[in-house]
Formats: sequence, structure tokens, C-alpha cells
Amino acid sequence: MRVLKYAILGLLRKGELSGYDITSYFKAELGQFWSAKHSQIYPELKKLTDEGFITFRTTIQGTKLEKKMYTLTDSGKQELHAWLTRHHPIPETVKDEFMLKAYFISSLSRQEAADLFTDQLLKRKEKLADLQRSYEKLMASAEPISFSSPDFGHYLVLTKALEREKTYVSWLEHISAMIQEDTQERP
Amino acid sequence: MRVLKYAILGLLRKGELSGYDITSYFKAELGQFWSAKHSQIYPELKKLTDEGFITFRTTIQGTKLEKKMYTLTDSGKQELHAWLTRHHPIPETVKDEFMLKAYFISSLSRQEAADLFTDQLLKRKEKLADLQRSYEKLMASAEPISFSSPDFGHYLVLTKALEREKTYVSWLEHISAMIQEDTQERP
DNA sequence: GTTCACATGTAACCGGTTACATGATTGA
DNA sequence: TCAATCATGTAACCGGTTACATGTGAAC
Repeated sequence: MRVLKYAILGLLRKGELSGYDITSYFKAELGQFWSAKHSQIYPELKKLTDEGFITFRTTIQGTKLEKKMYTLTDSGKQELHAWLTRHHPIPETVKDEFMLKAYFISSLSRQEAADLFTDQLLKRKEKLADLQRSYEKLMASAEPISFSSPDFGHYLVLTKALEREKTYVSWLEHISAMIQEDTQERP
Repeated sequence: MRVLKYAILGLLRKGELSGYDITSYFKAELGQFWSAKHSQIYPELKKLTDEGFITFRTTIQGTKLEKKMYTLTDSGKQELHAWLTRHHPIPETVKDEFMLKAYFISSLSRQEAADLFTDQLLKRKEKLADLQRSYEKLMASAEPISFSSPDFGHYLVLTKALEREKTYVSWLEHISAMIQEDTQERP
């Protein structure tokens, strides 16, 4: 599959970037749906260069610090476009360790289950608040967002991540209520 | 992390299972949130046996076919309980290749983007329908679900997967509408 | 002068997938 | 008798993380 390959080609779609820049994108909003460490990125950049999908020029930052700025080649642009327009099957599994635990809830007491769900709810609410702040910032800065906006991709990942977290929170609230119901019956 | 370790210990919580049985669980409803191939499961079962978390007895299916039935040891039960009650941080990234593409939408024409979203919407709706059928089946079979139901874990994964897909579908519908809006403006 | 961000790389290891390999049982 | 399912394993490879390793630049 080599998705990282396409992630890098995609990030280079608007112009040249360094390996460090690419790492930064994965730490920002795109990190909600894809990420990679610098230790994986640098070797991949080398591989993509060898394969002819990207090229680089070396620039100097200050007086000594070398930086490699990568650009898409025509072949790289083609490769990116082919991947973007290809239709992929949706994955059967999207791993979620918390949901794995939830499946084993019969091994927990009511109190233990309630603690687990309360903790998760707290963490998800914090994340939701972070995303809401990012969303408000985006909405404040730009003209009304549409397909033609340069920020449309950013808008897509933010709104999707927001919906994901909202759904998580309301599901957790619903289940927490169920766990605390009828505390008179069996443990 | 070794999450597969805990997934296996968890599946063994109610009694003995073979490696094949464990594989089957990952192909069923639990597969929405965790899965593993048999080529990973068999070596892990061996490792867990060596570590003293599980034991097995060999049974005969028919006249010749050998099957190993695994059970939790006391140490395995402890290990499972410790993991279940531990609070984990939520992951920063949950990978989604479609959303990675979405972030790069500026490299697609309106028509190409519309095609991509239409295809995804179709696939998500199919998945949602499958999950809805499973949910109706569960609701038809069992008494009203509560914390004490033996099927509560099953209920949790099904309802969560349903919410996830519903959210995906409604988000895709919303974005598809945005993509098709104002088709008089720039390409 | 110290801390934080910028900047790039490699090595060892681990988790997971694909492919290779084999055979028995059940039901149509 | 044929196909699907039951049943277990290994080997090669790949994607990703953690740790090791080094150095510059900017701002306080």
C-alpha cells in the first residue's frame, strides 16, 4: 500500500517542503488522520527521490545549517493524481483499544466499568474542546469556506475530527448512564 | 503495548477457545475495533503459554484432527484485569486513508472530488446497512440489554460501530452537497 | 548562556501482512 | 467428489516506533 508515500507526495502538492516541514504537518491538524515520525520520513524521502517522484535542492539556513527542499516531479504529480482518483475499499477494522476493553466489559464490576467510561469521557471532552478551538480559529480567519477555498482540506479534516469526537462523547454519555442504571440489581 | 496479548486474554475470559475460535471472533463483530490474522495469533498463543498467562489441552475433532483449547491461568486473569482497569491516553492519530485524500482535495477538480465522495458514501451506506441488520438481530434475540446482560459487550461494539458509520455518512452527505454547490464559479 | 525550535540522519526492534505449507471434516 | 470450513503452523517482508546520534539558529 505504502500510504506514507502518497501522504508525502500530497503534502508537496502546493510547493517545496523540507523533511522537517512534513513532520510538522503530521503534528498539526492532518495528524488526526495520518502521521509518521521523522525516522520514517527521512528514509521515505530518500526512496521517493531514488524512484524519481521527487527532487530536492539544498539550501542554507543562517550560515551553516543545511536543509533539503523537496519538490514533486511530473512523474510524482501523476502518481499522486492516480492515487487520489483511485477508489479504495473501506477497511474492515479501525483499531480502538478502548472499544476492545468495552467488548470485555463482562469482566468488570459496575464500579470499575463506570470509572473506565468516566475517564474516557473526560479525555474525549478535552480533545473535543481543543478541536472546537481550532475550528473557531479557522472560521474566524477565512472567508466563508467552499470547495474553492485554499483551506477546504483543512476544513474537511477539522469538521470530520469534530464529528468523530462529538459522536464518541455522546455515545460514552449514553453508555455511562446505562452502566449506572438500576444499581439495585446484580453487581 | 502488545495489545494483541490482551485481546486474546480478554477473549478467553469466559472459557476455553482454540486459535481458530479466536480468529473467528476477529472476523465477527469485534473485528470493527480489533483484529489479527491467524499467522499472528498462533505465535502469540505460544508466547502467552511460555509466559504462563494461558494453558492448553489438546482435543481431537472427529478421528484425527487435533485442536488446542486454551484457558486463562490465575496469572492471566490478573494480567487481564490490570489492563482492563488501567487508564490509557487516547491516541493522537486514528489513521484514515480516505481523510488523507480529503486533505489533498485542492489537487482534484470538482468532478473528481464529487466522484471520490460519491463512491465513499455508497460504501459507507452499505456498511451501515450491514451493521443495522446485525443490530436488529441482536435486539430480536435478547431480553432488553443492560449492564448485566451477557451480550452487553456485543451491544457496545455494535452501537459504537453504528454511530461511527452514521456520522461518516452524514458528514459525507454534507460535504458532497458543498462540493456540488455554486457550480457556476471557478472549476 | 541556556532553552527551545529547527534540522537530518541511522539502528534495533516490534507489530502486522502476505505468502508458503499442510491436512481433516462436513455437508451439498 | 467437490467445495467450504475447520485447524495449525512457519518464513519473508514491510510499516512503524523507540532510541541513538549530532549539530545549528533564534530568542530570552
